[in-house]
Amino acid sequence: MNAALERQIAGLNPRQAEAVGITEGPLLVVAGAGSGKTRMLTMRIAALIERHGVDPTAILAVTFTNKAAKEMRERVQALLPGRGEAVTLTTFHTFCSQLLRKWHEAAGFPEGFTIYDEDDSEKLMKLVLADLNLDPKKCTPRAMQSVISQAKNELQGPEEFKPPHPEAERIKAVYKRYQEALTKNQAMDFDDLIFCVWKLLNARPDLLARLQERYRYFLVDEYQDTNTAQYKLIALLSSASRNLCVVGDEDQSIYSWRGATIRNIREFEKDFQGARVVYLEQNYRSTQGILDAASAVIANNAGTHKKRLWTTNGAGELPRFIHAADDREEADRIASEIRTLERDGIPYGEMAILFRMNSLSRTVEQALSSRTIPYEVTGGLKFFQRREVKDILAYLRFLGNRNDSIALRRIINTPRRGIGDTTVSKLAASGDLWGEVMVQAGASPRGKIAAFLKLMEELVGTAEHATVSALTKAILDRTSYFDWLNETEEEKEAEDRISNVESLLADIRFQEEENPQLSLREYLEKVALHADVDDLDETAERVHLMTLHNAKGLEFPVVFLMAMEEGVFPHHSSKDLPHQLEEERRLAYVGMTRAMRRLYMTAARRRMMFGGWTGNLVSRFISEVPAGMLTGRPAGGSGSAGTNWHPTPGSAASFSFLKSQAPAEESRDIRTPNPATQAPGYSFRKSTETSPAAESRSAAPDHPANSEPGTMLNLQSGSDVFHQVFGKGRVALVEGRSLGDFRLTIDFEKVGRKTLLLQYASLRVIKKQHTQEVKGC
DNA sequence: AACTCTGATGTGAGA
DNA sequence: CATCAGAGTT
Repeated sequence: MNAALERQIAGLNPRQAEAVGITEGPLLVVAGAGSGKTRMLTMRIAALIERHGVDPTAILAVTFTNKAAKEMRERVQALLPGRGEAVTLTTFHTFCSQLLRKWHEAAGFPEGFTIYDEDDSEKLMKLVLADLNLDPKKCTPRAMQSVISQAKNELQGPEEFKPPHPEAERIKAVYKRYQEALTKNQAMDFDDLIFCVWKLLNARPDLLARLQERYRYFLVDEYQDTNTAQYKLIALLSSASRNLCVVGDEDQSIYSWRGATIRNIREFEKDFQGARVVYLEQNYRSTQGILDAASAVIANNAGTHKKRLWTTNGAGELPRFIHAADDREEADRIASEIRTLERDGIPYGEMAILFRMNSLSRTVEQALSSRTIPYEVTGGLKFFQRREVKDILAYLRFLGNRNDSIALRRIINTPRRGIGDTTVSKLAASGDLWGEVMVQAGASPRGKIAAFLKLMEELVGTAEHATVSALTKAILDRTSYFDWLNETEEEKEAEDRISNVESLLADIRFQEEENPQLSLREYLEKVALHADVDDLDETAERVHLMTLHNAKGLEFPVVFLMAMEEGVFPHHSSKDLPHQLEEERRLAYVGMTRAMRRLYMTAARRRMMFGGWTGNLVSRFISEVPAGMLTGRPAGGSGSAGTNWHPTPGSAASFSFLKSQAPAEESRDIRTPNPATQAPGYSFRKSTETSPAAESRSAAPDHPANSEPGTMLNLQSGSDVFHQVFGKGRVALVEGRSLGDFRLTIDFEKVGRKTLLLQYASLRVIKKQHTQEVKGC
């Protein structure tokens, strides 16, 4: 009997306790926004082990992002030190990828298969379409990808697939060729990961049986966002034990465009006979005013598992609407409001600006920058998508899989070595690009191709014994990649790119610090399955900017939902299709329910978009909030809320409420992850972000908001610092002369003494020696 | 044969 | 406003 656990379970509300108590058989937990489902899930796992004697290794819990998995793992470990680790807590894609590595032979793949991201698959698709002589105007690679992705999500191969399309035969042919091309490259796309596991387990009952013997208890988080393949897979795995618990909320289903089908949660009781259903309707996150407004919006959707969210957090303030004349003014209003709130004691890190699409962040970023308000963008142009990063990753990928012709095509003339498109096309004509490279190199041993081959052979040799970071360093050295950037790019651009590559190297070193055995394969898998939110740092004292999709599962005391305009949100391509409009509405619901204490919704009358002005009407989602549930909106509808708007008198005073009201325990759990175990590696974002390398390299005058001046330089022994992996520590020794080789010896509270390279260690200064300035407190 | 410039083009969310 | 393909230049 674990007293701490029992105490925590006793603190659950009756419905949560019920969900924790039903351990056998199929169970659907309808978990409204902010209803403490993560808490319930972790307790459930702990209770299975502690109360019911379930072997931790028999539990498989699946979430959608690595971040969510990691948070849950930490919580389970905290409840059951020493045993929680044995629970399999992962994402669908990681689980499948690892299974395929383990059983690659049975699956018909080499162990080092590559996972293609959408860019890679698109390149491959282009080659396939060109090969089939198809008019790229008629069937764009993107369209083809989307159709094929749908097929895979429905577990249909090229043979079974019946595209609802006049050109069905042609599409099937493309699908077939695309699949052959993937196989030839020993590569899989995201959808294949799930599909291949499904095929493997159906073809090999013995392997399925092994999994079913091992795993007896299944949990799926965010069930409303599973696609058919994921649903069938989990149903198959759990069919022996029938202990399947899924948690979700159909009102928060926002990934249908990725193949997710709301049907899975709606039909759970039909799919799994005898299923029990528990509703979690008590909300621990928001005030009633926010919940009422959000509920009013979502009430316009049809739905099956209807909920009524309630809270004991009190009525709180009404959500506010701000109608600005244009996007600049909207951004200025948001920024100045943020500044006011901060002066009133709300830390920047407790505020978030959410938007429908990434391109909307620009004006807000400018407004924040001009007021030197620190912010952080999650998502957008992704780090691993940047050209220079992809270049280096392509080298690594090719070294890990010599059949990856997409990677080879990328590096064969990068940096420029005189092997252009024409040559590559000739070489590729045989269907074996790399093989032909070797043939041609033999034919003219003094030629450019031979030189390339020699380089690659050298690197292959290095790859055999070197660590991933050493290999990467070798790639950079042997190709003179930085020199090439300096020669061919503008100075500023080259600097940016170099610092991004350095950040990549820093990331690799981080991973190696965590796992000294890190293999190239593992690293590439991590990169491929990495999500933007995985590296969101909630503890950072910066305003968070992200899309609504990225905000799912998060919460912030203050939320700004911007660009609430017809055509933007709901997005113009969704307006006319009822089911798509419903998804947009769910997205609005997700956004509104992220707010704990204060919610702003903003719109602009005109907005600069795609290089031109558009005049937009206020979003219907604003109109769907009844009068009296929203302030700042003119009663008549077309009034001038914009020009008449002033901060509500007394708004400052109302913040004592924000500050004094202790957050519910649930909320605090979510929002205060243990810093020592916070996201280690992927600490990069857009170039506006500061990586240690970028920070020391350029003064970043354009982005005063993001620079933390002097934090990295002038470090002295005695300073208190914070490391993303090792937590808090004190600098014991500083060595080195130039930026490149500063070494810090740091005594960490948790893990003891470590020596780190300043250039690569993402450190934050908490307290400098000889100053009283305190950061981050 | 590779590099460079220009004009046309297409713009949603993301593991 | 980016990127990209294709024409024109080295």
